[in-house]
Amino acid sequence: MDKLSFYEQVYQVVRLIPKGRVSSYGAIAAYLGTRGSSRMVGYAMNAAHTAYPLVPAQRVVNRNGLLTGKFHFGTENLMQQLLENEGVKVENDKIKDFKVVFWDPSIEL
DNA sequence: GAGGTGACTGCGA
DNA sequence: CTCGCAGCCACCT
Repeated sequence: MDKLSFYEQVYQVVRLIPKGRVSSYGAIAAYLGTRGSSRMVGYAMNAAHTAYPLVPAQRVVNRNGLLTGKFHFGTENLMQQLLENEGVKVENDKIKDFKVVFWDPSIEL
C-alpha cells in the first residue's frame, strides 16, 4: 500500500471495476482514504494512459456520471464508444442509468 | 526547496 | 434551474 504511489493505488482500483460498470472519482478517492482529494484521483487518471497495463479510465467519471475526461482519450467519441461497447449506455456525454451501473469500491470491496 | 497544476466535489446565491 | 467559489493534496518543473 504505502509502497505504491497514489497513482498506482488509483490504477489498481480502476482496473478492478467490472465490465459494464462505472465509478466516480469521489468514490475512488474515498476508498483510498483521500475523500477530500477527489482531484488527485482525476489527476492520477491524467497519467493513466502512461501506465501499463492501460487503465480503463472510461469507467471512471465524475459524480454526475458525466464524461468529463473524454477529451483526454484523444477523441471525444472514443470514451463514449468504449463505454457503449461494454454495455454502458451513454447519452449526451453522460452515463445513462448511472446509479444502476455505478460501482462503489468502498461497498463492492 | 518552493510554486503551479488539475479527468473533482459540495455548498451558496 | 444554472453559475461561481473555495478546499483539497500528490506530482512535475
